[in-house]
Amino acid sequence: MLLTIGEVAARAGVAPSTLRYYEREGLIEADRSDGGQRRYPREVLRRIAFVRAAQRVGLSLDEVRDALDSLPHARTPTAADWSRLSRSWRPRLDARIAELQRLRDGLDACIGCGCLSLKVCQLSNPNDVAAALGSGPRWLLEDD
Amino acid sequence: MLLTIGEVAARAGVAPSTLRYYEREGLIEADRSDGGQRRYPREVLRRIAFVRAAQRVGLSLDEVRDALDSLPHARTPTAADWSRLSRSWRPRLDARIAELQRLRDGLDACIGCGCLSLKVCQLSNPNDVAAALGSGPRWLLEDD
DNA sequence: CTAGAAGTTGAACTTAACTTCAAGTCAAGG
DNA sequence: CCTTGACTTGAAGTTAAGTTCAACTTCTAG
Repeated sequence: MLLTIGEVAARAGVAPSTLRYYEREGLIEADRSDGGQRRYPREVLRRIAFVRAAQRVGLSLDEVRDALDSLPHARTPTAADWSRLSRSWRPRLDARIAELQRLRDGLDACIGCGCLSLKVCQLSNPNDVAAALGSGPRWLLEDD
Repeated sequence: MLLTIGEVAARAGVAPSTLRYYEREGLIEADRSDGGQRRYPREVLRRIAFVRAAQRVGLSLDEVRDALDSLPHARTPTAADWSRLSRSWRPRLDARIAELQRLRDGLDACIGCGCLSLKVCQLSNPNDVAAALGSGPRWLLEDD
């Protein structure tokens, strides 16, 4: 019925020390056995899955804690609850993907023309600042 | 002709302390004035741009140093040199973009059906392990 | 020539996300 | 009952990528 820390660790693919750390950080909770050892309900696996997924999206554990805190405290979270949380990742995910794609496209252009302009190249221009500059395809070299 | 640390910092968009740190780490070098202050040739700007771009791709400074060490020591690096280095990022960039897209797609599916399966959902399945399992569209809930 | 801004150094501090350690306790199979 | 593997705690250590500090020096505009 309840899982030991080792079982949860194995199933979730994290180290036991990580689970203790997550507990200290308020991300998960655990019941205790008579002898004082942690005993986890299965639900904790979903919580941990959420944490790891959120990390891959780029959230810090602080942000994850805030998100988890917004789950209903009284009842077991429903599908809709989890869905609401992960929906909020969407913009970040989109933004991050777009940034990397810009970087990749700039990289393609740079490889094509052999330049690396500090002003124009996507490689040195995170935020499209160069878009306004009427970039020619002279990208990887010649700054100034 | 040569730039002070403050000028380089302003142009490159990093703190002076960062430039000193990069120097300690062997990423950049500086000449010195008669009084011992750092004086940078313009080329350092491209090097720094490369470092920042590489970081956005996800490389550690250790990896960046290795890459920079592979530049010709004797002559000023050419466009082709820089192009070669940044070309090597391409696979990582592709992989990272693909991962985030998988995550986003899984997220869409999860939002659609309201599930979060540990076995099937992209959110908890970084590496497509679930692909073999004939995933129905029941993703965000019900593990086991 | 001089004031004040900018630069120098080494050492220590910071943050996130964990891991490791030591010394001791619990749980379960034989 | 006993052994052995798993678990407990608090404290300290780790890594990356910087930042901050104090005490001091150099540069430059007037």
